[in-house]
Amino acid sequence: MPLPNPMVGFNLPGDRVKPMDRYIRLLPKQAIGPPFFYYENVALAPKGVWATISSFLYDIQPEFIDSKFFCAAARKRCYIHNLPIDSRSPLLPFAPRTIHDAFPCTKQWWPSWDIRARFNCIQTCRASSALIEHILDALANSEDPPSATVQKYVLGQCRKWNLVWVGRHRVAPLEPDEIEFLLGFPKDHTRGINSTERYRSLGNSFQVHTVAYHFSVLREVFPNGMNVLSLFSEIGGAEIALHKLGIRMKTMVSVEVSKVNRSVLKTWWDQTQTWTLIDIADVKSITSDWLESTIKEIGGFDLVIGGSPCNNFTGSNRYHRGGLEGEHSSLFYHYSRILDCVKYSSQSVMQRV
DNA sequence: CCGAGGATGAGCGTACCT
DNA sequence: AGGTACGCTCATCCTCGG
Repeated sequence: MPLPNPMVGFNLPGDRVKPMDRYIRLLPKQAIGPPFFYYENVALAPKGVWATISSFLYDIQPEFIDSKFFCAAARKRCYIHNLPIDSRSPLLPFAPRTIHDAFPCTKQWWPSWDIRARFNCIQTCRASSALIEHILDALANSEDPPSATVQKYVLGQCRKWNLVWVGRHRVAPLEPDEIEFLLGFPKDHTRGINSTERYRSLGNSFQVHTVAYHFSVLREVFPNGMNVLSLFSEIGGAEIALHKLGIRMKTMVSVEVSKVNRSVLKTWWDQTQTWTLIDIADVKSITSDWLESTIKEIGGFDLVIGGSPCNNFTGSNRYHRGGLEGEHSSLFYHYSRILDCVKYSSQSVMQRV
């Protein structure tokens, strides 16, 4: 499956298309909802992974898109979904698209030889203080501007760890609240959990503006709100995207293993939402019986969201890059199973009506 | 003081892209 | 040829209850 370059997805905000030329994609018949669904994972998975995932999701053409078109950090992801794509609208206001716009205070310290305009992908680990000190030493012991060798070393580390300039000859890792900002989360969304967990949860999450752009078409389909099944919810990137779009979530069933992440989502939910949040820990515990009875009770799910674990896909994993059969990434099959189940139940409900 | 359990930090290759 | 990647492991440090 070839990766598009540039990785712009089916379309971007501001693409000028004449109504006649609008890209109306043809979905395979069996892919058409209800329910709508939205699956996400890293774009640069091992070869063959996306072809397989697509084959489990009704052979829909995947949408590869880099969030650098929506914020100041790269985030190459692939989305397989059955949402309409011809009347998308971006979340406003736009997020800053360059480092300087996102963090203007760093401009005064930014050396001209650090040519980065955007951050690389936000990951789950942060640079250690020892590395920061080492960079500080390297800069302090060199001329101004530093030699080409020092520049290359420092710039390399800045790229690798997404460092910013916070003083004369001084770099620092992004703070958790700065990452929240880049990814489109409310300020202090993850506050209250320990720092390592904050970095991990944020590094694993959606970029809100990107997801919101895709979800924007749902606003007019469900003016009275929707019932959502959110698998692998993490800290609620998708939920926040829907909320920012002004889409009401009636029943939200959120499935997330991490207790810490569930608490973050619950806290946000209680502060912003009025309807029901049902939180469940394990996707494996979701049975077809439970789904059927829940669907009867609430009248069906309108949207099934899921970004299943990527850790056996990503190149950052030096130990267990086992692809779809990896211990965690194989949970994708539960997304597929649950989606099939929701789809089947929805259709049988419709037939009875 | 002592030990268990959580938090932190340093070091760790490769596949696949341009 | 160069650059990037929603990470993992293990040793060590820290914290807290007893």
